[in-house]
Amino acid sequence: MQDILFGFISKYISLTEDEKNAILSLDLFRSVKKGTILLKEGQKSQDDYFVLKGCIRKYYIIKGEEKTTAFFTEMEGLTPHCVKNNAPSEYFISCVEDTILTVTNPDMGVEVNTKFPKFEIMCRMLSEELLAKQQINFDEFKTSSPEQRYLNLLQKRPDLIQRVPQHQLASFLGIEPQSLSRLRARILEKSKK
Amino acid sequence: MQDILFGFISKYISLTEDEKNAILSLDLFRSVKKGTILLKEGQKSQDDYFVLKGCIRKYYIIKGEEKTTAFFTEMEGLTPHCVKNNAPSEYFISCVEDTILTVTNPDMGVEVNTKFPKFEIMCRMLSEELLAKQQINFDEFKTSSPEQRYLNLLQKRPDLIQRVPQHQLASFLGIEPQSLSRLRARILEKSKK
DNA sequence: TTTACTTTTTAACTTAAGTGAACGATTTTA
DNA sequence: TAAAATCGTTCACTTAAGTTAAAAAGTAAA
Repeated sequence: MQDILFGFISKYISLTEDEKNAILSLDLFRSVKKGTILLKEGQKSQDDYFVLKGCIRKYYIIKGEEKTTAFFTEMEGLTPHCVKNNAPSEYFISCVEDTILTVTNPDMGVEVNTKFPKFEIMCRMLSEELLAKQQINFDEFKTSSPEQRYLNLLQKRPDLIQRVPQHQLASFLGIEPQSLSRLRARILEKSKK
Repeated sequence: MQDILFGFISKYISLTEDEKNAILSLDLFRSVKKGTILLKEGQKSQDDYFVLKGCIRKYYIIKGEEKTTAFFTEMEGLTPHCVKNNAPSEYFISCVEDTILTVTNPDMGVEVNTKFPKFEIMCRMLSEELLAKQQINFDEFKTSSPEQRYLNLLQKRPDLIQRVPQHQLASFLGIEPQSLSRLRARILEKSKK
């Protein structure tokens, strides 16, 4: 499981054995059951999550309805916004599947960053990379219809469609569950002809 | 004009006179006429833009139609994705108004960063902050209707609605220009009653 | 000032998404 | 295992957005 983490890190910086051990000594790994809520609305948290295996989702509750806006699967990380400004969270984070993840907080960060400045560099690379990806995603979302967005997801993250309940996928695509169901039927109908 | 830049930077790090002079010596400032295209689709560029005064927009041309996905006004910066991977740009960047901006590229960056490592820190703070904002924006976009998105924009960036042509705003809101016009009429009608 | 061009609005029509309700099917849990 | 809750689909209906076209308003250029 550690290999997954180090494999990921090695895409950005190279680590010595000492550095690897320093990371392991922080005891970051957590195993979490499906359905567990990691963060609740209104809660203040300093924790960052990085998924090694499984899937977590971010959702809001708006007028009593769950609105899922993001999923994080293997090798994806999530920095809740509340970490930055210490404000109460506006959303929930829960596990879609049994999940293994790392949990880090800024205190650990300071410790590691002063020992190993490379981490600072990796963090910058990571957030720049994520920002760029996020922007492209947003642009694609804005410039396409719900049906196109679904077909696009089918191309880019076919696994998500398998492992995530459809009503959660719906709000991720910006529509209601009934519309997703109808839209899927429509696509199936087209492909028959 | 320099004051705007230094005022912005001072929110993240503090600069000595020497450091300020080093920045000024790089000759970053550009004055650009309305309508000027800074970046074209297919073009490879290493330049980052930071708007000091005015407004620039990012747009795609999809099936012959302009699709505007972002605006950048005072104190906002844009790192074209193509900078990161040196791939040709998928989109255009042009000036909505006469604009004063700084243009930087990684070569300059290296020079400044080695002299003043603080910059590295500021860049990280910036991209983390932007990433967080971007995520909230995206979440709001997904969880609201075109009409709500317009009303939301009216609250958060009323200036944009004044200074930007409506047909550009429309795709920014993820809809067609006719729909925006109709939607505005609908809102006006409601407010009368 | 007339002309050409662009932008916004309006209209009629089509298509798709939102809404509320009902139906099995499945899963959860008591 | 029975009852309750959840989930996906379907239907009928409403509302809004896409599309195509044209008119009106505004802007810039000759």
